[in-house]
Amino acid sequence: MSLSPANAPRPDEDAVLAGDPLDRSKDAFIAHWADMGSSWGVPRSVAEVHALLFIEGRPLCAEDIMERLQVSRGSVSTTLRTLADWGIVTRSRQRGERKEFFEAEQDVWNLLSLIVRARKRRELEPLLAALEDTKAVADDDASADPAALKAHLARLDSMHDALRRLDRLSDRFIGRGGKGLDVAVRLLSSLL
Amino acid sequence: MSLSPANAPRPDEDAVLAGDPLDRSKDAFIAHWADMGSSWGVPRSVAEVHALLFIEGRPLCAEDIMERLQVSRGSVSTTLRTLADWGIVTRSRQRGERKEFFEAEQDVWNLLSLIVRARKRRELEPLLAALEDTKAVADDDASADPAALKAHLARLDSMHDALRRLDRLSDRFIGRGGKGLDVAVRLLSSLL
DNA sequence: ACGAAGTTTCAATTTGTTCTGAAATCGAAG
DNA sequence: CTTCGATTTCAGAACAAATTGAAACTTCGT
Repeated sequence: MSLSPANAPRPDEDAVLAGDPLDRSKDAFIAHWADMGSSWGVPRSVAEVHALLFIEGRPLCAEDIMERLQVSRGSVSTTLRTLADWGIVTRSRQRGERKEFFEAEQDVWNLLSLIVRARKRRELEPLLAALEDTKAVADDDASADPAALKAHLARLDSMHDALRRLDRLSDRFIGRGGKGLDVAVRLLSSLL
Repeated sequence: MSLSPANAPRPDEDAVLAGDPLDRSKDAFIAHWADMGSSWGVPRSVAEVHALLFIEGRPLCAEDIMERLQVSRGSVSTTLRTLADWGIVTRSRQRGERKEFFEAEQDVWNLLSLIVRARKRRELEPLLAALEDTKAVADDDASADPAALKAHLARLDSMHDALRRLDRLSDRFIGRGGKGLDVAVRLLSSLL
């Protein structure tokens, strides 16, 4: 869906040669990473651009990405902004070039930490705030059956407590220059 | 989703349930849980049904759900099957009733474990298998520049290793009757 | 200050997903 | 084995999300 299988090979050195096994392996990686992304609510094209930058391991400009993934200028621009907001892709100006270049975080644990951080901010924190409001609404209810009210609040609390604990935990992960997740996983692997 | 034309968000909700503060609190919970679900790739109505069953804390039948959430029979059926597949909702027959009833897992840590288990199976494992294939494709490449090939394989490996470690870790979490996640979080909280 | 190169924005469109509703199927009770 | 209530299926309708493309904007060099 993303790449044409067997185009006329272009002699241009930046062109994609579908026949090159190394590029085919890169394409496969991009496709799988995009599949994963899309089942986790990350727009496919965002995941594709990230995968490309990660697997290339070198700065690319907007045009490189457009050609390689066959997507529009607008899409690339939007997508790169998203990735930059999440902190997993960084902009860099190249000396003597007017274009901007983009590069993906190469350390996988750091990458995962940045993803956790972004999602925590965007989703977990608002949910925690909303749950507090929800508890307040029920708390103000004088009219309900006391037993039902108590049970309801207990359910809200158990959910709220668990999520808050995950939230605090993720603060620690992401507080150690990206190495927290790595440390935590190693620790648990030996302890559990 | 809604039967009404185009404007106010979920007007039927208010019409049917406006009076009771406890129900309003439940509705708020359902809405927030659904928001979270939809940003994690869970269909909104699946998250809504789950939230309803969780927050009610008692078995409901298909018709109860249809009326409460104002969705169709077909949607409820599909949704309940999905939730049952993930293991976070269980079917139960009620004595003297021909209908099936459905009940949500009430222990939050167990719930989270079940979710992790389902997503691991559905997404992480296939990705790991795909990454192995991807490495094999590149490995077979005799024609490429050896340095580029080596760098490429190193990137694939770092990703593969990290994800495999997360995979193995999640095996431990979910192996302890749902308490593994709880234990792990408590452990890390004290150690980190 | 101007023009060229590069980037962003956004309305329209395309693409993909979810929901509905009625028909087919299932299965327990008589 | 027939009936009747409950459940599942599925084609099409309704909806939501992502992408495009072109205009507007920004930035740099001269």
